[in-house]
Amino acid sequence: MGCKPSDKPKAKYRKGLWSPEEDLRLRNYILKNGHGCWSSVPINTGLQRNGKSCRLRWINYLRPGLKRGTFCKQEEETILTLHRMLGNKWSQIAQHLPGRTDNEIKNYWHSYLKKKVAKAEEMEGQTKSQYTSTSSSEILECSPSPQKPTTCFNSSHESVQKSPPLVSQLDDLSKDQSCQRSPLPKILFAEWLSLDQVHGGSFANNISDPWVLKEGFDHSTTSNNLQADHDLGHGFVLNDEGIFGSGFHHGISHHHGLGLEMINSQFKFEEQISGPGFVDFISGGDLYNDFNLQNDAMYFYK
DNA sequence: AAGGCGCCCAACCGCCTTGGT
DNA sequence: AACCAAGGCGGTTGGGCGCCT
Repeated sequence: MGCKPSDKPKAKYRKGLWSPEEDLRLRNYILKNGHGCWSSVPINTGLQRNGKSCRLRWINYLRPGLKRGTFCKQEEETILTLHRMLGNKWSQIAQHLPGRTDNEIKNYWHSYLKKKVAKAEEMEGQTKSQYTSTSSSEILECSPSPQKPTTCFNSSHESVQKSPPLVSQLDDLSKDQSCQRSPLPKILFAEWLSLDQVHGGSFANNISDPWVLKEGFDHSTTSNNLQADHDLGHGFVLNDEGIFGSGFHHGISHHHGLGLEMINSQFKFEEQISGPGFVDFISGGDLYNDFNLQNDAMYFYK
């Protein structure tokens, strides 16, 4: 938006699937220069695509840190819980599933979860008709439609009881074996590891564990850890568009009752990746070689 | 083997918001 | 205040693929 309106004539844009060559061009360009203004990306890369298409391709496919493949059980439950709270706010839901894109979640919902929920509700409806003693207020309180989280988590409605509260679910996410192996790709910038925030050894010692930031958080001593959470938690997980999702940790540390601000709180990585600073991390050449993927972690070496 | 069918998912479309002029 | 361009987001589409008959 801070871009100058372009004065060039409308180009004929290519549509459809991206070729590997296009991917390579786009990826190399953004890693070197940052996307800056998306509308200028096709011009600078020589791609016959519009800026929007480039942006989408980057966000949904090329962006480092994307986790691909099937959703694990805990991710699924997180989606269900958040969807119950937020409705079709895919981008907000995606903020709480690092490495997943809103598009991916949306697709998963439409292809699988929606049916699953419908089935569950159908069965629930049958159960309810058998047990008519359930109070009407309870039913209203936790209808399947989007709702306020406080209502949902305090509710005793059976559909809520079936799935644990979000906080514990997110906590479970760290414990679940299938997820633990790759709960989120770790994006680590070697240079950042020397930051003052990280010193004191604790981070360095724990860096192999993607969940250490959360697990290190002591819910009983909020204020100190809240600060630590802020200092550490922001920096190391990429979510949508290379944004560092702070909402996840931030939200947990702020709310046991969970407010919606947790969903909106985030620290944008965008500045690093779209600004000149990012260039320092990546030297030219074959940029693929600058990634070192190990155990689902992605390290950037200077 | 081949045609039909359904599912998955990448990508497009259109609307809304934001920010600059 | 109005206009315009860009970004962001949710809904939708359609191509590709696998399964079934």
